[in-house]
Amino acid sequence: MESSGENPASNPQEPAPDEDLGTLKYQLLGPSLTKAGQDSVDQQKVSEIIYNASKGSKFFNHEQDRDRNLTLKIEQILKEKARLDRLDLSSDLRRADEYLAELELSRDLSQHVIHVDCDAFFAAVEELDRPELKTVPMAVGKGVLTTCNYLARKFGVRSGMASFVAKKLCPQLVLLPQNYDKYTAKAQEIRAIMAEYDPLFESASIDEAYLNITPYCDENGLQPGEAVQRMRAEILETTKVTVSAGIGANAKIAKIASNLNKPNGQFQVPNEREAIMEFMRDLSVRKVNGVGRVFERELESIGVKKCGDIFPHRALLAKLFGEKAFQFLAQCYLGLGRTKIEPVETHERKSVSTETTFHDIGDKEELRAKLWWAAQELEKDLARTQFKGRTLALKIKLHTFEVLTRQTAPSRPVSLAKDLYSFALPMLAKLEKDIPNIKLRLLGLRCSNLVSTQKVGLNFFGIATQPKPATAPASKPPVSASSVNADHEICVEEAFEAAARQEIQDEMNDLEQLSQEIPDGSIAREPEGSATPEVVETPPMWDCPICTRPQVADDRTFNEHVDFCLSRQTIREVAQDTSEETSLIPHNSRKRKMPSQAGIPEMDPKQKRLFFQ
DNA sequence: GCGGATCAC
DNA sequence: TATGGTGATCCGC
Repeated sequence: MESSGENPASNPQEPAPDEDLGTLKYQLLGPSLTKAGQDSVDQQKVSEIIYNASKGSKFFNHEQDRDRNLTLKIEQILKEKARLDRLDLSSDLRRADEYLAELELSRDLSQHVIHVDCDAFFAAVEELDRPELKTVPMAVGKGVLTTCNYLARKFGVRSGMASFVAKKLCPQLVLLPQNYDKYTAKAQEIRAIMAEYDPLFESASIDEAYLNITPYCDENGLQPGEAVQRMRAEILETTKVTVSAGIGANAKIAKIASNLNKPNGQFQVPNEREAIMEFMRDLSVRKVNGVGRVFERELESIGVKKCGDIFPHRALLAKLFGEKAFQFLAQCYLGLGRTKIEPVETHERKSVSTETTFHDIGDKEELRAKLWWAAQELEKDLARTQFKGRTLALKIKLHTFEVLTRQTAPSRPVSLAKDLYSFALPMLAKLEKDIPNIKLRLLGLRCSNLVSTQKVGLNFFGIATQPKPATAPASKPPVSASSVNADHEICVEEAFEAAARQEIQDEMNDLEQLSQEIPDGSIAREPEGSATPEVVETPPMWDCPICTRPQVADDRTFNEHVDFCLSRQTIREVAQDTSEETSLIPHNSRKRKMPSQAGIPEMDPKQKRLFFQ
């Protein structure tokens, strides 16, 4: 099927004849191509099936656009490289070498860091409940797969793949809905064991963790490899799930290594400079956490495929990709990474967000309902995490898959649905005005610039005071964890007073805010007699985003009313479109992840972030 | 500071 | 027929 009828001149959606389908098809293969379990798969055939399943869809066209843009960007990079190649780069070369030398001085080979990764975690947990699933290709997830077992991977099925595509690759694929609570419970069992090996271990996600096992090895007279063997055996014994592990001098090496003997295996890179350099030399840059498909292609275009290729290009990298990218790549070349492993609770959260995908919506009222829904979701999440946001962002995805964001700084930190809604609505209204015939497939809200609403942790003196989450059964308060700061008890009374003052101020701002926002609200409202100004009376009224009629501005009354309208609306929608049922009905009780997850990536997203302070 | 983009899971 | 949600960071303006 390679070329049969692929380029009929009449079809405007076909790429230009000279366009390279290779990069596009590679793009369509998805991000987890480098993951384990794909070795024996005929990628050629798989990408052909995916391509044909996707061809012509809006998603496909968007991917095609992105692919074209990347190709253009790479042309620019190459042009710039050609220009630089003609220049004298000796000073850049010197700077690069100085930086490498500086990094080399920071090399720390004294720690044994491991990265533990559960094998096909969600699928494995499901197989525990239903052993018969072990013998069939199976995946977890609805519209998009979150995990699949290794039998499914033999067909080219991967996480992140649309389930209808997966079904094309593997018609007998068994699809299970996600049961996050179950996975969370299992993850806790595993963490309990990991805590024996490093009480200060760091959860990187629900199924991954970093541990520093140096003290454990010292205390028990074990080599790192032996300790990890023991831990993996213990995990399998008591929880019945297999994990893979990587062992190295830092988090970056451990992370890479944990993928090398998957599933149910481990791999160690010795804590020796030469061994590390050799390990990195032949390692594809794509295997490094932070190098995705885009950066991989950019690097490849200038001849950097393996980490060893970084060195000969060191003089150019900063100019071509930026200083941060250069620093990141320098550390890849040297095999350097973070050795500090700490509980995820100590990390400071930067944002709280929610978003939902739905069938294409162009109707303004329906969009307001979605916005209201998002506002309510975000209010819940902000309450759970105990934050308010100084910045509020609206995110939309057009029916073409193009993503736009708009943000605003409310006059005071916001956390209530009504505030989130009323500050977000003008942004949505403006987008509707600017984009004729707008149709959305996703809408979301995000709060950043967070302010803690915790009574004790009012962030005096800029101290990040994240109290330990309720999850830690914490048999004992920080005994071994003596490093935890005990100095945030201070000024409790002042904190309360300040909070009280703030609350009064908030109330006043509220009223003021409301009087300003009502005119915007009237965008949502039908003309309704065109009498606008009278709404700003002492007992404030809010427009219901659904029925657009003003309601008494009491939280409970208002919410109940809107919920009622929403449920009526939901029923109408479901009647029209059953396929969207789950995303429209407010039953999202199992939506969230576990408290301690917080998703702190182990290292620089792409070329970013310094990890050596 | 804002908006777009990339990345991880 | 049809392609997710949450959080983070960096770049160019």
